[in-house]
Amino acid sequence: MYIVMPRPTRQSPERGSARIRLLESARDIIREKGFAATSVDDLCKAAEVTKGAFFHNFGSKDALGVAVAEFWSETTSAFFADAPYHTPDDPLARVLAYVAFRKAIITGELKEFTCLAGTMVQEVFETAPDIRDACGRSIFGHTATLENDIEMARRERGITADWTAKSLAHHTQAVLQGGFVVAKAGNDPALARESLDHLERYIRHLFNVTEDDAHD
Amino acid sequence: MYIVMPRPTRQSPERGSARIRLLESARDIIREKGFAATSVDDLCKAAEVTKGAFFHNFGSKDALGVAVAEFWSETTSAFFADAPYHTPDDPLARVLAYVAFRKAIITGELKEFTCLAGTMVQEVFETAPDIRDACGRSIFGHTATLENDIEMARRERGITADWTAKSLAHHTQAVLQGGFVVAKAGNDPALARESLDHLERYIRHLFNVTEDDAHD
DNA sequence: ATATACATACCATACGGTCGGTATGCGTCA
DNA sequence: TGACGCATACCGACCGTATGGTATGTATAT
Repeated sequence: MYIVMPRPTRQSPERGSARIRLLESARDIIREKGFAATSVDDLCKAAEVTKGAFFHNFGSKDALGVAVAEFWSETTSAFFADAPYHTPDDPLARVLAYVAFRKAIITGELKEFTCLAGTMVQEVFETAPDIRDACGRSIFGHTATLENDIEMARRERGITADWTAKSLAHHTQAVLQGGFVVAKAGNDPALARESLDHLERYIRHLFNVTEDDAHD
Repeated sequence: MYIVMPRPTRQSPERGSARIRLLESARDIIREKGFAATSVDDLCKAAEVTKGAFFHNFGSKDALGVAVAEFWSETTSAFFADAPYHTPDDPLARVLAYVAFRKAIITGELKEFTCLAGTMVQEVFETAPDIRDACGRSIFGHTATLENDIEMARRERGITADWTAKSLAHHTQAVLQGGFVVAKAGNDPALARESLDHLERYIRHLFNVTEDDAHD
């Protein structure tokens, strides 16, 4: 006697419910405990599936690591694409709105707002190149979207200083990731927000904006 | 037939060679593979001691985690205390020299220059509060030394902006930690140095220093 | 003599992974 | 239209090994 889960259609073979439940569980548990400390049994229990389902959907634990990094990349891409910070016509205003938005979504517990890719890559960068690269694609795919706005702002405002849009986008990501690490060390989310205030001040300086004149 | 290792004297019971060898091995291996993925056997093998020595010196794997964070704190404290960036009389010059020094020591492989405390706290912040707090003490103990120079520079230069020396010291640490994460994700140490260039530019701005006039 | 600093054998459990089996979706062809 | 067959999706028992940890024995320093 089997309890039957909703099945995917042949048209969307990736949409098996077990697969998605496992990815969602992995996203949450790995952010909480890290990748190595998360066992396959942990994931199966949380997703309410069996090991058979796990190894049917993912060939190995490492393969799940890659898949969950890609899952993270896709879901966060959609989340940021839908976010309200894109509305200003002024590209610099969009950049500053991005920073404000990142600050605004730092709420609740650490495990709820920290970055899966940053957490995973920290432990596996040397031992699991596939996972490392998947985390890299997630992180740098995201910075690339910000880089566009930075570059537009740079041109529009005629900034000719010795920094590139790419390096500032990377720096923004570094401040975010570092803010998470420091917040974890101090067990205080406010530490992450604090660094974003410094980042905002820095960006305003780079574009010679003193007050709120970047608003649309 | 026992192969006898050099023994500690009763006057310095902490100086057992097995203990230090284990701490040094732990420092290196955990930075490479993370805490959870590092087994007690791994450490014993690398330190060339037996499990008996391990559990004699440390009551548990978690206790080693705390001890190695404290070991890290002590050794890095001594390293930075001896570093050449303290020589300028001008406190701001010392702050900028600190950033330059941190950039200069980012050489070789990632596992050689990244931060043990940051790596560990990222995975254990939720599951091992003792280790988390030990990592926090290491990180914030270090930022406190920088905070002194920042505060002196602030007063000496009459800066009255709406940021504190403590928050800037925390931000500096966040940029470092985040630079490490981004460098791991991109598998490229240059990414960490890149963020320190932005940090240097930011600090110069905060103190209204345009060129090299912070030199002593 | 006693405490320290190990060495070694051992243990219960947890781990990632395998394997044979079963239920369901779906194209095919009579 | 419906019986058939195959692919997909999943179940759950099992396996070999690795894991953190323990118990006991022994050499050395004081």
